[in-house]
Amino acid sequence: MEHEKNQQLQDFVYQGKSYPCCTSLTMGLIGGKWKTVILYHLLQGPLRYSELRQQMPQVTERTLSLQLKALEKDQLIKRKVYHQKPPLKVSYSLTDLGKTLEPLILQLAQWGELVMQNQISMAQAQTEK
Amino acid sequence: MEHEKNQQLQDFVYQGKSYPCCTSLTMGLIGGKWKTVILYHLLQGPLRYSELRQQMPQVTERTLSLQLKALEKDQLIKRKVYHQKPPLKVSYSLTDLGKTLEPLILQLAQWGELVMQNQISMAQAQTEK
DNA sequence: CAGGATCCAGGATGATACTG
DNA sequence: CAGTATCATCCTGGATCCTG
Repeated sequence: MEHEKNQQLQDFVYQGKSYPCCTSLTMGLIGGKWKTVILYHLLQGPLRYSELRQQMPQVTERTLSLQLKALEKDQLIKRKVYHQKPPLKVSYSLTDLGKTLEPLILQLAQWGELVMQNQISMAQAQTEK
Repeated sequence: MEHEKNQQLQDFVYQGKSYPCCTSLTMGLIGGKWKTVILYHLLQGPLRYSELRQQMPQVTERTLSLQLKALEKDQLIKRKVYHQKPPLKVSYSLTDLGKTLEPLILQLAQWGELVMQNQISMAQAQTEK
């Protein structure tokens, strides 16, 4: 007799979390409402906290802060503090691992644009099988 | 070719929802814990409700049902009912739009596998600046 | 077989005020 | 400037039972 029947499937584990599928693992790291947006902006290069806020005015300070910490913990971005006299300066940039996400992020962006462009024409061309 | 630094805070709207970035739009459609897993399995071909459950034993009936409806509403999958005498048969498959997600889903899967493979070697090679 | 109906816990996100 | 602390809310997803 086996004890637990639900955990015997192949789980993908990373950073202490387990995922039911390799796509879930990826989504666990870049999923959520803001992470891909942050990564998308960081593709251009390092940005400061305030610069990120300017580019994403809808996000709150708290949420941005939390998402940045999560991304940093997962080693997708790195946080650099410039120890000059105040005002404080902190910049965020992609890690090497984070840079490997570039094609993925770009494809996410492209697909979003594709859907935007096609949603009207698709309504007309509506092919049903 | 330079693009505007001052990107307007234009929202991306699809299916009545608005997103702050084109990547958000994509994530809004395939984000969450289960949608990419469902799509990943449907890449092989149509599957019945019970077959999906077998391939994703960790998901509950309710959640699978909700996610399938969301994907259907966003026109990424289609639901086909076979009107035979009971037992009822329903199959889910990708729409044409859903099929355009194939490269993206595969890339999500590949990146997840990459991270799994590299997480040990990265712990050693840990380059810090 | 393929879900719908409920109830519910926890996480994700937001608003606002405050700090080193 | 770059966050934290606190409180409130919303939403996702889980457990369980029920039905056409």
